[in-house]
Amino acid sequence: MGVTGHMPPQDASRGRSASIWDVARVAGVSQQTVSRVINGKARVSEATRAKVLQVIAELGYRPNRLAQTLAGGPVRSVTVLTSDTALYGAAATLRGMEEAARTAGFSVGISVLQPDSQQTDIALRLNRPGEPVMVIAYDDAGVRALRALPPDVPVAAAVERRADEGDAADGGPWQVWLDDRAAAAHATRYLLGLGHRTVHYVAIPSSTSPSPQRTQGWRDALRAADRPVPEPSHGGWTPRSGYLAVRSLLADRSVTAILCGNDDLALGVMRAAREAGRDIPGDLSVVGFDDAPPSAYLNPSLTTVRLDFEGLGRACFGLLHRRLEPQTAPPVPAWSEPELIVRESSGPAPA
Amino acid sequence: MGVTGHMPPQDASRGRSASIWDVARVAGVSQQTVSRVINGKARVSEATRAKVLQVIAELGYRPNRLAQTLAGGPVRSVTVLTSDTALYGAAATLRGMEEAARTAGFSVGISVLQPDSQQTDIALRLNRPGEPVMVIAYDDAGVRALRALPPDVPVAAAVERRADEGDAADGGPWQVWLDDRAAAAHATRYLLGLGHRTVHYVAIPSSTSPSPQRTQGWRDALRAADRPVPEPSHGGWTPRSGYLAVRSLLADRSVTAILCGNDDLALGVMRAAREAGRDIPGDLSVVGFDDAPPSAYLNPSLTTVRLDFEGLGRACFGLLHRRLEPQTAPPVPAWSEPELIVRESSGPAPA
DNA sequence: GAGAGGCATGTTATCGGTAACTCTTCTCTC
DNA sequence: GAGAGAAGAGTTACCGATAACATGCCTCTC
Repeated sequence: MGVTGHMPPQDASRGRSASIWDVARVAGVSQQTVSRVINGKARVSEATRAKVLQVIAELGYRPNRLAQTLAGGPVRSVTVLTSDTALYGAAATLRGMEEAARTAGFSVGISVLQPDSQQTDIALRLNRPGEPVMVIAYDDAGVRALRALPPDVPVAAAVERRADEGDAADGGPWQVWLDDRAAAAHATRYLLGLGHRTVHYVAIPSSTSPSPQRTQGWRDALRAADRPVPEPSHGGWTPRSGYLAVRSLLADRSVTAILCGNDDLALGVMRAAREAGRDIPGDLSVVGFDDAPPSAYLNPSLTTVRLDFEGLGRACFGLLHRRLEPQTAPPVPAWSEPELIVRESSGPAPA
Repeated sequence: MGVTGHMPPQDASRGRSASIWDVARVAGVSQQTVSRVINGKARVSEATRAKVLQVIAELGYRPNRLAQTLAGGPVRSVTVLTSDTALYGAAATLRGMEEAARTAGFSVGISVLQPDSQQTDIALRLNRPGEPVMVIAYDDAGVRALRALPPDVPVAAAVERRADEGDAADGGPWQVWLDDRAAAAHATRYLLGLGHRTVHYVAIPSSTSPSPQRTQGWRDALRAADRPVPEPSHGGWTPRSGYLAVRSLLADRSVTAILCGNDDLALGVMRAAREAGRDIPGDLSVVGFDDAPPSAYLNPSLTTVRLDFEGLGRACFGLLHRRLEPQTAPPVPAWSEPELIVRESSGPAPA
């Protein structure tokens, strides 16, 4: 009972792994029928389907995703563009994206942006023109990459701040973000409520200069309470940069509360405070941002704003999924609002 | 001056992005000639090459990597299998791999293993049968994934411990690792040299039970110095697990030195010590493993063993590259040996 | 001056699939 | 009993590239 139709071009049974043709030959059906079974399409008799599935199992056949995609099958891959995976926020967002994507059956590629990367090489990172992309755009490199993407690629992004309405170049509505501004304002109000005359701020580098969200929220709260607004210190992303940014500031004993752009900066600030002989929280309150895993165990443990980066990552993929398959994709999952976690590093202003 | 040969099957100039056929038509050459130019092959006149390159630039043409790979072009992608990207060691290794791979022109996919993932689904994560893979196998999930890989996939792995010679199932010689055992022994000797009677150990979960490398090194050093070997405490990967693992242990004042399987555990241990009223390093010396970025800024800053995970990741890719392209791949880059970084958390044994 | 050999290109086959169209059978309806 | 429809499966075209082989034209050698 041989197959009489079109035969596979290839000799078969050579070294390479089983293809759809091998399955078809062994099962005694056409290659197209195997394709139907793989994709769960209708119009295949139960008996044939069972036979094909059995042969697939016997041969250990796995469809070649590259070929599937090339041939116009449903899009099943996505590339994530991110800058520095050493940062907690970016790493946690990436985890959320990867998990959501894998759960939905997407394979995920990752490409790390260099701070100085030119926009022209972005398209080269994609496996094919039009491959869907997610961008983690918390910093300048990410934002530039987002802008540099060719218009034909479907993209969703996790951003610091929503793009201005109508600014389609930034991805339009396909963005998710956390309300950093409100969170920073909340943390600032919390410190003022403890009796601090004002709150100093050590800023992370921003993707949206000159008005980063966290800085704005901090300033909002100070102004609303009619307090003096000190010049923000400019840190980087690391403990070291926080340490350097506040060393001179700490000589001034009137500085009693410092809000930091992230937990790493807070770590450096606390070290600088220790070296300056300041007691935390007796002399000085320090509040971070992100709630990175170590923060609860620091000495003193760090009061910080918890941000749901993983949830944001999952939502970002959810958004992309709906963009790609509006009919079938599940609703975009919700993510948590920022939340102030009060620990040991903050307390009442010194008398 | 039209092309007379084989015409592209497609109508062209439709929505989709430019293909090699479009370039060929506009440049007035065959599609194969364009392919030659793209791949920098010989036998193309300078004039033709220039013309083709110009058209490529005009059309914004980018080769489709999927199609290139399918058609048997050089392998230019690799998938990384890792378990938990929240862990510093895994994340840093991944960074090194990604950087090296991208530099060599490979696109990298990432797939995160779940602790309970069955081996059967591993092959499904690959984009195609035979796609090269790197595995970060510091824990059990990673090691299982490594074992579960079909024999035909080219793999290189970063492991805790070299597979036994001859155990081809573990990837044979295509592995890189750090000498954790010697490093743990070194750290232990350092503590003994400070006058501590013995050293306690809080272990990370191991991929190679019952004899994890770090535990062995610690035990080696104690035995060589003829000291008592306490039962190691079993922690997880997180600060919390370190905290829980040593709470009871700390009631015993004769415990004056604790070596931890990683820096996160050390963080939890230091917190537990603080709550138990133990002074670090006065009453108790704590030494970590990994030298994660925050460790230098902790209070007290952490004495730890610096491990070159990024270098290891780069080397792992280098190894894979040589496996794939023995003729042309550059030599595998060297990575740094573990190094003890002495900071504030360790000191002389109490009198 | 003619065959040999190289160079620059064009043609055809193939990679491993999917989509659209076609071809048989049956079953159902009037 | 015949035509319509639908189910089940086969054929052919195509996705976007690379590899192997074929072809035309020139230059070189004897």
